Amino acid sequence: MDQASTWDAAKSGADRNEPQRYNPDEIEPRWQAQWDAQPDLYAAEPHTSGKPKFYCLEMLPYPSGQLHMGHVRNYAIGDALARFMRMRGYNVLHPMGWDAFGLPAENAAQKNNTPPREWTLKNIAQMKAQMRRIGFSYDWAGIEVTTCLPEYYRWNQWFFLKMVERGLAYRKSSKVNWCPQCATVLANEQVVAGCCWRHEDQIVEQRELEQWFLRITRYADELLDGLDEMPGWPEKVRTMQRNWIGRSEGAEVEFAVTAAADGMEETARIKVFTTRIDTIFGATSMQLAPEHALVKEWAKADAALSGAVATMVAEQKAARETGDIGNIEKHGVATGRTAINPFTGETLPVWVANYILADYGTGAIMSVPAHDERDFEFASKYELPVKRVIVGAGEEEAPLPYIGEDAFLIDSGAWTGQSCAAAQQEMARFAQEHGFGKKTTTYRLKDWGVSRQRYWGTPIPMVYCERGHEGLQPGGVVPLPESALPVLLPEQVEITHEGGSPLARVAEFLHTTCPVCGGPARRETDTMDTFVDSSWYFYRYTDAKDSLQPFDSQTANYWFPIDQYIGGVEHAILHLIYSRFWTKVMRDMGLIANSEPAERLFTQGMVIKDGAKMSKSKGNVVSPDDMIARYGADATRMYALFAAPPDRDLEWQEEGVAGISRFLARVYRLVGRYREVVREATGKPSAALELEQRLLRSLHQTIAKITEDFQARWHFNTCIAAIMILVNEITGAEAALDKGEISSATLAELLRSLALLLAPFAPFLAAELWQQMGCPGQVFAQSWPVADAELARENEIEVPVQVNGKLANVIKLPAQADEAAIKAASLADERVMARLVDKTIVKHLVIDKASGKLVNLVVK
RNA sequence: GCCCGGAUGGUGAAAUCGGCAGACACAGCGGACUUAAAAUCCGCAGGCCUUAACCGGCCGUGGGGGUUCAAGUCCCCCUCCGGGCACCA
Repeated sequence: MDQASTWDAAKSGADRNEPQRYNPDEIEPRWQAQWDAQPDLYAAEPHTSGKPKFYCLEMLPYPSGQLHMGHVRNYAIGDALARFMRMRGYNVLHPMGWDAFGLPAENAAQKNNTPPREWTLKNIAQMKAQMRRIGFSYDWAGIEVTTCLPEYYRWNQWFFLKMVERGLAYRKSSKVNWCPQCATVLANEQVVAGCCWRHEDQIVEQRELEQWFLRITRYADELLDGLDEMPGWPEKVRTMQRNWIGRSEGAEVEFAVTAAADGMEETARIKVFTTRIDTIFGATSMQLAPEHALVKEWAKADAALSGAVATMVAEQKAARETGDIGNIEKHGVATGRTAINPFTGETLPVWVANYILADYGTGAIMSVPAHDERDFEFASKYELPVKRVIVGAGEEEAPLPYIGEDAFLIDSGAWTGQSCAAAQQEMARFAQEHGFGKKTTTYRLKDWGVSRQRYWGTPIPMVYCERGHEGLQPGGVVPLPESALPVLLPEQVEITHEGGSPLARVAEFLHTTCPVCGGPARRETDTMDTFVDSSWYFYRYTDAKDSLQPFDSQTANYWFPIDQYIGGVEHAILHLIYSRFWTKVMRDMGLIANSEPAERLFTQGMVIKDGAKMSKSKGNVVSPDDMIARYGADATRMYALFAAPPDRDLEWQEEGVAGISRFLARVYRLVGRYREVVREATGKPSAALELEQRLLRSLHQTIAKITEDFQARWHFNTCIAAIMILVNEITGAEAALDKGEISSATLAELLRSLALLLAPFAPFLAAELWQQMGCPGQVFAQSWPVADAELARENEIEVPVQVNGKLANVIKLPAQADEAAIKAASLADERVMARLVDKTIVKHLVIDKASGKLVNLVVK
């Protein structure tokens, strides 16, 4: 018998004997129906409300049609927070939307002959139903964003035109990453270890194509420097972005190339990029990338060179594809040319080397083997000279290569004796004054290529004027006026994977007129990268129905920055760097006041099953639908919060969900037994009786603990454990409770508070209990309970007594006991005394901290 | 190679500022209820030694060293696991 049917049998069996049985299958859909009927249930209040605002955002999903456990965890965290903050009196914006453009819709269209739009909207409906079933508190009616609808993507087009105006969008021919399976280009960020991020076994090819780019590099410095002032973002994410931007400060220096070793006639110049211009007197050769323009030229007339270069190019390509560039053995070939070091006048042999990359810096370096490990390795192999020009203080004999920078120059002409740092500045200035170099900065970050040869994306609002007109060559590119927006995606499109843009085959779309001269024109048939959609969607949430502008600035300025953004760390560079870029552009356009989109970012851990990330290929996927069907939505989402703190990976164990479900059932029965008492209770809770005092103390300690863990630590697992402890205490006292050792008002206080404390984690059950107890209003609209320090205070404390750091006994004392009393009591304890026999007390420490008191007797 | 995380019972974990290690659960074991089972309730539960049993003792947070009256927590060294970056000049 499988587990599901065991469970079902159990339920039906229990139904007959136990009418009070917890039945999430009945409770949850009933409340869901009621909540669905109130479209503005979770609507934020206008910015004129006097409440402090709280923008709680979870990353929007791609509408695959199936919610997975990763989503459930992500959204359970966000929902608990949103519900908590509402109860704490904040005006909470908690939206959800759909990252609805993208390739899967086209693949599905091809496979099932369903139009992408239809397929996508059907998936959205399915996932939305799942989300409602779980009870996430999103404002669906007010602000849902669906990126594949023209009401949204027209603003992508609008932003694109604004970027064209500002010189931030431009077209250029370049080598691009091409995935044959996607039949489209990929941004650098979408290439992982030389392979497509969507097809891990597909090696990415390089193709030369005309592409649209967004000039993210203009913001490279700001994107990098801003990271230092983002304490609310995980250090890990900031580090990843720093690495990705890869700013490297150094200098460019030009070396004149001469035809032969002793010839002085300049035939070309080689520009190198170096971060260590201070080592230039130690340069003993030059190394060019095999794909360097000069090398290509020289190879034309040199069969031997040409052959060697071809080998190196192939080698680099292969290494790049397997991801272990960096491990290939260094080798090179001399070109027979020499270059002149502009600082020394020395001639240096020019080589081509396989460890030089064409697309970083200038694709050429000066080789300083004495002060660079790679150059040293290369020089050793080919017995090139090694010339020391840097020494650390007191390290004249330090082995080469010496790469320290806290050091001084030797044998470096006028710069001898200077520190590396000073020489770096002064030598760059010298080069600039003499016209053969300058200080410069390079970045690993490249401009963002946004063209995709796909159908299911935002059309790029540009046309090519066929005849040309004044100031424009035939075939030149013309931006459409804003009045022409939106450029609608045509509905009837044949989707194939034969390469090229599907839109190019739609005649009605392709052919148009030039907005300037009225002559015939062709539309741009590429569509935008879907990361454009997700770069600004969270602004649209603040004003999702606006048909005149992407959003209202005043409203956006009220809500932004996002107070808490929650999502997976897999978006640490892609989405999160593009959205930071977009925010800065919008700020410069005057649309918003903030420079960063989110004050705080939280990246939750993965959901793991049997030690591996859940995936179809591993066959270890647990479906949220199954969990909800067996244990209910409350148990499923609460388990996702209970099983581990949110930043850690979470191992999904179905027994754990069953455990939470049993706990909720226990709560349900507990409240069920006393709900009539609660309904009829009047007056204020009292702490007159000993049991009342004890239970109220537990309650207020629990409230304090949960409030603290929720706000300061985000340890939902310990919040839930605290609720369990409280419930255990109340049920443990039931015998006394039934004897009337507690007033009905106090019992009511306990059980009502319990429902409130459960509300962020198990909203269905909390709502049900609240109603059963006859409390007015919706449970999630109540104020979060406030801990009363007076009631929470213990009147008796337990003090551990250690002898030489080892626990001897725990003694009970009145809370007011002073140090002298504690000392006396600790010495009077029998177990302690037993350990003091024949010993001398050296120290008698009484530790008194907020967390508790402790005694340590140091004896000899 | 470099940079971040992490390692605590059979399992997930807790210990928040250096102060009782293992809260809360899961799985397990014992008991109550039941013709029986399920469900539910009560209890036990880090390891080792000692004991008929209690009582008691010792060890214990990946390994080794250190600081301290006191270390899972701080410092130094090392191992393993996860992630990111990587001939980036």
